[in-house]
Amino acid sequence: MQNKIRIKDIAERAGVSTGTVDRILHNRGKVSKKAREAVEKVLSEVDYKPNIHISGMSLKRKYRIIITMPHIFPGEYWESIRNGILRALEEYQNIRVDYQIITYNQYDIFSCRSIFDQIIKMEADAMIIGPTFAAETVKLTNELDKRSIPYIFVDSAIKQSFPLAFFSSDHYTCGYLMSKLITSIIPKSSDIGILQAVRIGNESANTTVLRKKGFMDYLSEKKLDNKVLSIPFSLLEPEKNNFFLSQFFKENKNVGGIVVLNSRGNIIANYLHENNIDNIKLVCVDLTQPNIEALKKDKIYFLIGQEPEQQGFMAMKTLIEYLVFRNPVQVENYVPLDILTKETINYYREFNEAIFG
Amino acid sequence: MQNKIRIKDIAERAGVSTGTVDRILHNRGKVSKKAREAVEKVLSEVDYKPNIHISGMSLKRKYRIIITMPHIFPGEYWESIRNGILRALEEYQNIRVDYQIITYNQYDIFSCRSIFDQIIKMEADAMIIGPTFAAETVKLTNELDKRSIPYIFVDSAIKQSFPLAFFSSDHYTCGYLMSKLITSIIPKSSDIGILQAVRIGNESANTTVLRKKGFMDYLSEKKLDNKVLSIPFSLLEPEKNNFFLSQFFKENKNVGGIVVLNSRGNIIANYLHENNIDNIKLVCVDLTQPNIEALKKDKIYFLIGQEPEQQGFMAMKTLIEYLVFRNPVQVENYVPLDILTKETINYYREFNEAIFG
DNA sequence: CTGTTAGCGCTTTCAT
DNA sequence: ATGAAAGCGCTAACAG
Repeated sequence: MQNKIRIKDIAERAGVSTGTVDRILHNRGKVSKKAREAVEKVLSEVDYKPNIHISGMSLKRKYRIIITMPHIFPGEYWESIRNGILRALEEYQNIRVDYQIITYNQYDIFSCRSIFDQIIKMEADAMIIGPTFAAETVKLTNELDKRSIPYIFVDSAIKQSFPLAFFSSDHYTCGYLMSKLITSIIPKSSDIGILQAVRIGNESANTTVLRKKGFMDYLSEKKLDNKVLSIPFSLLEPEKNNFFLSQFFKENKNVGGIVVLNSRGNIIANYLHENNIDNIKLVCVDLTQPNIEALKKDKIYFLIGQEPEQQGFMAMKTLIEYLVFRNPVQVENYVPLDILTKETINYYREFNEAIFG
Repeated sequence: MQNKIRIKDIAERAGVSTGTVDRILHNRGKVSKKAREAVEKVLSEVDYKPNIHISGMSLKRKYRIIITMPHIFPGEYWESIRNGILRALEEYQNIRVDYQIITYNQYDIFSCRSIFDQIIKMEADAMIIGPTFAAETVKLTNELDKRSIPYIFVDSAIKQSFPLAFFSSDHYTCGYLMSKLITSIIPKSSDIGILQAVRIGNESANTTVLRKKGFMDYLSEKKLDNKVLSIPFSLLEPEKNNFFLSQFFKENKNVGGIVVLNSRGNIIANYLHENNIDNIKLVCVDLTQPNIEALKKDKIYFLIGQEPEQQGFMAMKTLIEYLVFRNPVQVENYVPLDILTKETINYYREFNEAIFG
């Protein structure tokens, strides 16, 4: 409980004025070698922690931050990310930031391309990017690199980019975990169905590819010989899915569990429910409203969450602190993988935002 | 992105000075009915949110907060609670609070009694209490109630007290969940061992009693007829446990899983490991260092966390905001029940404190 | 290059 | 009872 050390204290000990200390702390303006050395000596002796809220209050400068991510739908994944971003903005209300959220169609590579082309032309001090398509994203970030505009990824990182940081879950481990969970709760000899979506432009999302690899690796590492069956499924023509599914279940009678590697687990859950199939366990990902409903009604057994709210919050918080203080930033940041069940979902943080926000 | 509304704005619109607005907002000092009505009218029209960091900066008053909880050991549950409390203090560094942490022996009712007797005599503006024994706690809180000193519980709430708020997990649901998990991963016909500690003064901890009830209720609700076997176990004479356990396993050959309702799961985990028993699955609670080690080494299958860090953080944060603003406070606050496995433990928030703190 | 000063939004003191 | 003004720690603008 020692006394907080202030800029004024440092100035006194170094025999300079507070203005000079501020200049040195933030590398702004000219300072004599002598003054710099005196202040740096003091700084090395004391543990000075600037108070960002007070800084913000007097900070005149405005930061322009552009945020781009897939279209936001109520109760879905990207809405949580956005909420987290907004919460950080709220918490750092003293810092003046102008932000703009620009979204694209994550199932349509052409939409992404055209939006990113627009963004490239805009002025910004920093960006937050929720990427989907690797090549389009790299094209954007190359330009940002050239212009020295820092950017942070949420949801997943793109390999060939050089972000200031990323906040995402470990998608490979997510798939690996789902494999462990499903095999823990179904009979040893059951088949497992898996489902993966296809996108316009014929490129799979980064994330589901990684999850699938994790899923398969677990099975082979544990020498489990459950048959894995791909379930035909279309996001673009959802009216066909009922037919696909009934076909699938007619042909495969030994399915004990299904793993859905994208966020649309509720579709399978509802199909099973409507057709009174209750001997198939479901492990799904993402706490979307429909998935949560399905979990509560016991149609999904385990639901994996990847803390999108936290991802958004941390991305914006990190960006603000970086912009204001230029502090070094940790690049790789994995959020927890949450395992939810019917019993625990009601206590989950997202519902307690009023409190835990 | 409308402009933030400040006290000065309210003052102008109500035709009074900022001082008067402040007096009304915080019920300090005398204000004429006329001024009060004018200001309250404006307040009802605008959404004014005071900035606690700026308030804190100018706030002269000091708050004395006393924190009492069981003794703190490195890597264990109560250390996390303390860390959360300290993190809140850090985040609200602008608010001047003098705090004192006073701990007792949670396995010894007499220790608790004597510490609480001391605390009763002390001056404080508020308290945070980590309770263990109901009667001793009620005696303390009765006195606090009499003196109008607000207090917040962490870890669990005591029924006959009237706290400002409590932050705990739902221990009943925790037991219920553990029951679901263990029965999901062991053969249908297996027996289940459970373990519960005894304390000096012959009173069980509130928490384990609730967990046990949840555990048993799940079995009967689901009409599961696994035999449940109590495992003899002593926290006071740990040297006897090896003998107790070997005796137990000699007599019970059909045990498929064990549930440990207190935080000492690692003891069973290590026993099983050392004796090369690998056909018994373990579900335990609390992310203590030893439990985490056991989880990582696959000796524990599911480990339940009750976010002690978050409990401590929220307790202190809530208390500070209440003391400064007298805002209404939500009394019942349940933290999430986290389900951790070997795969997810490395991404758990507690290890990322540098980032997620 | 550097010290001084005004001002951010809020609370508190001091006159009135 | 109330307005004016000082001051919290920090940054920015202004003299010199």
